[in-house]
Amino acid sequence: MTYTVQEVAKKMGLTTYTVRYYHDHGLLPYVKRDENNNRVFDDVDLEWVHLITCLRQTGMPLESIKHYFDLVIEGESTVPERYQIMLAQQQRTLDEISELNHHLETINKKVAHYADVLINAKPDTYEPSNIAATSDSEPDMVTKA
Amino acid sequence: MTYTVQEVAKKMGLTTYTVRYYHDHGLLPYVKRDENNNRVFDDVDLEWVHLITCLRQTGMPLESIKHYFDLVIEGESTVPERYQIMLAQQQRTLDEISELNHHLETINKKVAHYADVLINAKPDTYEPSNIAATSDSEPDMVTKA
DNA sequence: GCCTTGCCTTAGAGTGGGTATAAGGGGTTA
DNA sequence: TAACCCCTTATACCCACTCTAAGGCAAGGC
Repeated sequence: MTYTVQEVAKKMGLTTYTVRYYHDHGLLPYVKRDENNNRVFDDVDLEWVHLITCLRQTGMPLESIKHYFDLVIEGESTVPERYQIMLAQQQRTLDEISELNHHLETINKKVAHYADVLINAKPDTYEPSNIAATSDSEPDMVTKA
Repeated sequence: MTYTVQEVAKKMGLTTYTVRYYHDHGLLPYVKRDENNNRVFDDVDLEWVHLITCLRQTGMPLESIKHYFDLVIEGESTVPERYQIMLAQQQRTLDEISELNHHLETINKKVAHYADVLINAKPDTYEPSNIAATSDSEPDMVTKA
């Protein structure tokens, strides 16, 4: 099974620009060309694209992904370095998730606060007393002198 | 309590470049200047920086953050729109976390695979039989003709 | 036979969000 | 009076896309 740039992009949730960008930057070393010089991808190429997506979205720069791919191509002897790279990536991802969970709490509070303001506001449509009642410690309630 | 650019940067885990960048782009509308034209931040400004960081790291573009801040400044009447913005941001963050967890699984498998290769390789230091034994379906084991 | 459509190509410019450098000013310490 | 450190503005650079321009090739319709 082979695919065009466009099919790969659609399948992997990327733009055609991005797929070509990866190829042009040496991250898809096995992609072939047809008689019209069009890129021809197969299922293995798709797996590489998937791995790029995974590593990119967990914060690895393209240059590091390229380095890792070079190690994979180099063969078995590079497994120790590849192991260290993946361990680091695992930790980075765990950190990122925990940070996002922390930020999510902040956002949850905002949502709850606004929901509260909206419910309390409904009967009286922004009475001064209600405005005063909502002036808690939320940053957006502090409208500075 | 007031702070210099540098103190704010350190306190919030940003660079001075970034703090000035935010200020220059109108995201810190209340920051003052001293007699030498130096930026002077107070605790409320710090809360704004914190909120920028939270929204940025959960994927909101600076322009949208600015829009949200404009709504906050505009006052109580904008609460419905602010509520919608925060709801969207909440959902985006939940999606992002779930995606990261998915990617984490892929990375976990890599780590487990490499750990396995390393443990099996140790007694015999890359014997051909062990190399063959590890040729499972991992993408990086498919080294194409 | 040619024209539209629709995909592909390359080269190069633009964007977002920083990150850094250059060139210079102000104020404290020694 | 010089060293040091922080500040300023303006400008350039970086990554990872993202898009535009200009054009090639092939299939289908008139």
